[in-house]
Amino acid sequence: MSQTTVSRALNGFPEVSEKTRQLVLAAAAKHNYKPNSRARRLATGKSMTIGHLVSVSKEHEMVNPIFADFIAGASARYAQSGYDLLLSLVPDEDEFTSYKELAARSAVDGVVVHAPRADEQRIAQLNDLNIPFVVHGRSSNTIEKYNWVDVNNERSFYRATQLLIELGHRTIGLINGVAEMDFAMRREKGYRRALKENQIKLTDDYLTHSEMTEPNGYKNALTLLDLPTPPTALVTSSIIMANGIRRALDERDLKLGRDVSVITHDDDLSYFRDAAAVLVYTATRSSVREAGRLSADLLLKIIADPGRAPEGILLDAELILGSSTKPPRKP
Amino acid sequence: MSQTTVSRALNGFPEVSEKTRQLVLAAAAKHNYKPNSRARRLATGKSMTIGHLVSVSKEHEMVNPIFADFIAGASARYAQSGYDLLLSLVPDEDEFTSYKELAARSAVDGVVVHAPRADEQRIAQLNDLNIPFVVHGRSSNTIEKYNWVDVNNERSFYRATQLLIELGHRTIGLINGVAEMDFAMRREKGYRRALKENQIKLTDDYLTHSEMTEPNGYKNALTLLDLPTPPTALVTSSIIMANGIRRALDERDLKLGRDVSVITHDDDLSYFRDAAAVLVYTATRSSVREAGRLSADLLLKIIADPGRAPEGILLDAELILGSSTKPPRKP
DNA sequence: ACAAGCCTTCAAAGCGCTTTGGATTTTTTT
DNA sequence: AAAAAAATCCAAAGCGCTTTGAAGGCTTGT
Repeated sequence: MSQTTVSRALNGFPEVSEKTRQLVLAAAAKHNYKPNSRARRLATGKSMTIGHLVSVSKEHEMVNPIFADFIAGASARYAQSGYDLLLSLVPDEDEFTSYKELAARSAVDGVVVHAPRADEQRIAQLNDLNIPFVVHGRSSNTIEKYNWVDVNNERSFYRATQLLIELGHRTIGLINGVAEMDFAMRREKGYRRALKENQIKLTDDYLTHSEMTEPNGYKNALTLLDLPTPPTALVTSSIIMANGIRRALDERDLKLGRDVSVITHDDDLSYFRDAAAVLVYTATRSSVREAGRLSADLLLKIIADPGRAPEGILLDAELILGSSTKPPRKP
Repeated sequence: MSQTTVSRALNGFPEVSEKTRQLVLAAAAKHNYKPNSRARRLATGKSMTIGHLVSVSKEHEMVNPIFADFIAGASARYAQSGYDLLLSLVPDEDEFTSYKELAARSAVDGVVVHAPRADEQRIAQLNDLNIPFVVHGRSSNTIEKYNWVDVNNERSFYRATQLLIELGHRTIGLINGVAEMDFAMRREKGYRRALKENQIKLTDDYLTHSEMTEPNGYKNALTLLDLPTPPTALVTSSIIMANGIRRALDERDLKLGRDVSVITHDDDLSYFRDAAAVLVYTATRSSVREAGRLSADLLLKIIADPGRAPEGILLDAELILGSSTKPPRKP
């Protein structure tokens, strides 16, 4: 049987009879034959690979823990369509070089941009390189159109803050992610808007920015609790920081909920999944795994149809009530 | 200038004069030329890709959070040698199929095996497939030789338990990972050995196995604390569980260290890095990122020299003292 | 039974590199 | 200055597929 026939049978072309196709498939299965990826990719001119470049902050060697779950979601989608996932953790200063290199050696058919800053260079760069991409998040100061999947950060933090205010809190702290990050900026915006609408004036002392680690949650919580007028409630950007906050409260003999209310953003990480009957944390929840799935899906669509107009997918985080929010304690 | 010369200049062959090489390199840099990966891989017969197959437990969709840091370490090493990292999160029941498929289409030059069980099928399977691999961890019930990088789990949990006993604890619980996992088994062994050597008899009620999530740490700690004779100390396999344990203690109005001592294994995850002057947790610490680096290094060596005898690299976790361990409270 | 037409199969070219073996140029030796 | 040796360069083959264009086999209509 000729190479052509086999190739056609395997790739589902109509020029081959059903009988022959079955024969070929049976033989392939029997010998565990799969077309060699390398040869196939050269012949088709496609890489069948999506690149995920995750930047690692050089100084702290910090890997954003949400990326594991995000990629789990994306990976599932790629597998469906026969794409491989190329992962590269690059020191943040090498980001652009890495993208350029991937493009030059044409190693990927598209990439996902993680953790965009409010001022994000990569979007313009990728547009220049003419390589399909989806941003997980958005970039406020970018005018060009691009594809993205993001949570409604501003709104959910507005609602979270609003909820605390409705409970009676007037001194509310925000323990946020790194200031340059777009999501952190938007969340701060939502927080400020809620305060403003309720005529609550707070100095920037009630606001911290840092990488979202447990120790930082702890440290920043302590800083806020040590203010002359300590906050009675905290909003935070990550459940991992929330854990640090809880530790700080514990150390101060303060009880979560009773003494200090906390609302956290909850990415629904698989190893922190809050599935108790009564949730531990009141939270703005949005599954980052789902975001991964959607990003992958969008990217594959773009690759299949390059003419497609850029699209943004906005996910709304749900505000779910747990036991970490209560009216402030009467003094 | 001929294709041959360019190729040789770029790949550092000696048949080309230094002058020509510089010329070629300059031109390549100028036009941002990089040999097309696809073509190069077909021509050389190498994939220049390492596969990491991370299994995701179907029921809980759980992604082991340590894998992000492990991969960060490995990725850095691959980048040095021009290898790509192919990541695939596969439902655990599809593990073997996935390996077979990778081998059949010859998509990778080697793989890293994550989270081996005490009874691990994949080792024999990969040996059959004749695909170079390194196991992160070991498999106790496997006789064949293979390459691995592991922490001395038995010894470090022996030491941890020993330390608690020396402090005066006699009722010590173990909050462990999933029972089938090799590391969990070894840790249990170390724990049991320490108890036995000190003539301490405890029922299996003081032992829990589960996926290492924060909620599980919480739940299992409560279970142990509710025993007729609750433990005065706990050993646990993950800092994420330790956080759950802390929450359980908090809920019972018990103070970490003072009321209940805790020793945790600490993978030195970047987002939980305990770098306080006085550590929060007394811990058996071993950087999983370093393990990633070493695994990658070993794998590349195997690929470069297939005749190599299998090697095992055993890392010793350090036992570092924090404030979570104290002598038991006098009743 | 023969031609027309369709379905099925095939041989060969090409994907963009590396690598082989030979040709050409430069350098060294006599 | 000619011959030998060494250093460079080049044309062409090949990596294992997909894809094109042409040939072959089978069915149908007359």
